[in-house]
Amino acid sequence: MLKLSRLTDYAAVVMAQIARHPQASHAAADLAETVQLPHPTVSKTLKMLVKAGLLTSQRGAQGGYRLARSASQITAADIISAIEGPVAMTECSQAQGECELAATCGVADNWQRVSLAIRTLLESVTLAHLAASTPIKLPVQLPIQSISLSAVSA
Amino acid sequence: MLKLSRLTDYAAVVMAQIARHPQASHAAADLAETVQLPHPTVSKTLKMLVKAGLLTSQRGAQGGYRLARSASQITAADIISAIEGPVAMTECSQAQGECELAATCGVADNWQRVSLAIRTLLESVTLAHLAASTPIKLPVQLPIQSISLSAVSA
DNA sequence: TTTATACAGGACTAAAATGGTACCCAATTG
DNA sequence: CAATTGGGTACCATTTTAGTCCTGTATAAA
Repeated sequence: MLKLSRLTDYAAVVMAQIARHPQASHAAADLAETVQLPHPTVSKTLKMLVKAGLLTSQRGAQGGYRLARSASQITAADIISAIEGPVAMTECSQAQGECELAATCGVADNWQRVSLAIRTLLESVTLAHLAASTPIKLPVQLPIQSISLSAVSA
Repeated sequence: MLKLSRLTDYAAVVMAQIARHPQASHAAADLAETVQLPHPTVSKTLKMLVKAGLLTSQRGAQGGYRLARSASQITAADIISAIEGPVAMTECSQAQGECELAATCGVADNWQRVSLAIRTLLESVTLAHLAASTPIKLPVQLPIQSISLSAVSA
């Protein structure tokens, strides 16, 4: 399926919710209530997002979470990385030289290019896009062009 | 990580190997030997690829596997779907109306667009590309354009 | 200063997906 | 018929994922 983990999905929903009310401080309990998900799980997700630097937290009464930067400066790739680690399709796309099958594999290079293309795409989608109810209009030439041969193998 | 499962990875490697010698019939044992992976696992993978219609098989002595169609007509998306099922980032990207959280979610539509963009990208990469040792040159305007608003929400 | 609020961190458990194996059957060739 | 090679199924071990809980700590307000 090549799908996101459920937690990542939650993270996106929660981030979008916060992004829609950027000036307020959002308590984990409130968010959990709003998005109809179990509180401890939402809480866990929020902590991961803080650790990744996408949210800031404030303890104590009237505390809660806020975006660390504007929604248009947070990308889908950021959110995914925060929960799942770096976006990469294969083991060897993240750290090269680790795969002892490289010799017989023969597809590693091209998978890496595909991986990069996907990453670029995900970096072009911002939280502002996701949170908006209007359809995304993705930038047209940029992402694909940047992954073609010249950019990668240079 | 948004990564492919290990079996999918194997599938790509094996498919590439077959694609490099399209006229020959490839026994599972030979392929396993060539790509240095356990025989039963490779065998399992091959069966899935047959079931998905990407390979044809011939039983008996001198039997083995061959591509069901030319390498340039088999896409990365085909291979991934064969092993992992349809390419979709979220639960609701594959079958709509299934998610009871849709009301509070608010990001479903846009995730689906992203999902579609990735699928389109993966469909533009063929087995011929993967098997070639030369870098892929992905088509430039096509995929991204096709996912922008008009194509999806129409 | 006390108290209630709310995040931080980590340990733990249950469930599911994944990967790998084994076994027996079916088809083909010679 | 015998040898080869794929087909199908069931099973097990491991890992990953998801979810829960508990204890600690910072902050704000009364």
